Amino acid sequence: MARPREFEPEEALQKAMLLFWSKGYHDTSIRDLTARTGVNQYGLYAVFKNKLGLYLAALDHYRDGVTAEVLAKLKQPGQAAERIEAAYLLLIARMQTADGAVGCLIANAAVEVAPESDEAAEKVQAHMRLLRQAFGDRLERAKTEGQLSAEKDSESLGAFLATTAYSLGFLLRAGSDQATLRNHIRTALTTLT
Amino acid sequence: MARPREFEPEEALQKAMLLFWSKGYHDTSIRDLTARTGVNQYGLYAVFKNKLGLYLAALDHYRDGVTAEVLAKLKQPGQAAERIEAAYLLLIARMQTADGAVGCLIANAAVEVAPESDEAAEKVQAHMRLLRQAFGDRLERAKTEGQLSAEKDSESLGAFLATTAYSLGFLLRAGSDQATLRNHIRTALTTLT
DNA sequence: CCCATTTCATATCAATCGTTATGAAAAGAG
DNA sequence: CTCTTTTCATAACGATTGATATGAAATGGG
Repeated sequence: MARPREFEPEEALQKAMLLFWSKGYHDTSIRDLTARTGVNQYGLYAVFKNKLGLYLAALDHYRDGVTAEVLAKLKQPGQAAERIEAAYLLLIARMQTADGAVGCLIANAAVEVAPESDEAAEKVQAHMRLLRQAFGDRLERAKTEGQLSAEKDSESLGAFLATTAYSLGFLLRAGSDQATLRNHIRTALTTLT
Repeated sequence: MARPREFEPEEALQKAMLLFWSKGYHDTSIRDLTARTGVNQYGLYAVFKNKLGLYLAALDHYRDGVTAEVLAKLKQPGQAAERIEAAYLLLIARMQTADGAVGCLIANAAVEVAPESDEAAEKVQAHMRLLRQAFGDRLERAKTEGQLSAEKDSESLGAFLATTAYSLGFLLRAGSDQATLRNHIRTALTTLT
């Protein structure tokens, strides 16, 4: 009983996320977003309310896509250290898009947007909790499987490994080469032994 | 033989740096900068050429101030691990200004500005080299003083410790508490043993 | 087939952006 | 004192920003 929408919100969100991911929040304009998504301004505002709303939705979309995939890799069976390394390597692959070495969208948001938006800050905090929990759980499991010393504090080590994930995003966006990234992963993993 | 300047470029640069540090590059306008520095637009443009020029000068000023002080602390005599920790703690103190937990200006620049400015990217890279070298040198010295196993790769460990400094900046800007920062330092230092 | 409703494609809005131009003010040189 | 030069304090510039308004186009219900 009304004109149908000509775009898929999920597709538009994916494309918008890629643009925010690459250029950041402030340097991405609404017109940039309409050009990239192919969606007119009316459509974007109708679905996502405003620019910040679209950005916040992109943060959620990142968590549900990239982060979920990486954490799934983390949870696969096997040696904990190997799975953690595999998760890091997958993350590195995902942080290089068609737009270049864009890093971690959440880490970028923490630097650029969180200080001025409580909602963005909360999403960053939630993402950090998610990663801390996931790495911490993985280490707890490693303990029960006899892969990690019972004397290790899996919570604090989990927090360290979570931060390491964001560090990889920073290194990548800062233009580091693969050898530097590999070295950082290797060194970080020595904290488990 | 002409009207004298009514402001001190160094003072203005310091104030401008603090504002860029807190709000980032894009969200800081020329008018914000004139208000904060007390310098009229003509003066800023005359000395720093344009907004990007002022920002790049702020990056240098950060290196010559904050970074130099932290690396001086790193080079003080004593146990390497203790000096590194002291340097990290000093860095954390410096990354909390009157404007809040602003993190590391260079890390912020890497995320927000480096992808769109070759000059900013080069300054970020140079800063990363500076930190890598400083930590690497400190570890080499620790080896000669018998504080670090000769089997350790001080270059790769130095790179890791340098990245850890930027990680602290990220954690701080992302709103982490002091306990999280201390934990990250403590865990990172276990890579030396 | 027509009407109510929603989206589409633009046009437009005031505000702000980085940058530059303008004229008064302030200094030393002659 | 006058002239030249540079800075100061603003005004102004065109461009772009996020957001909204406008009318045509497209659907399903009656």
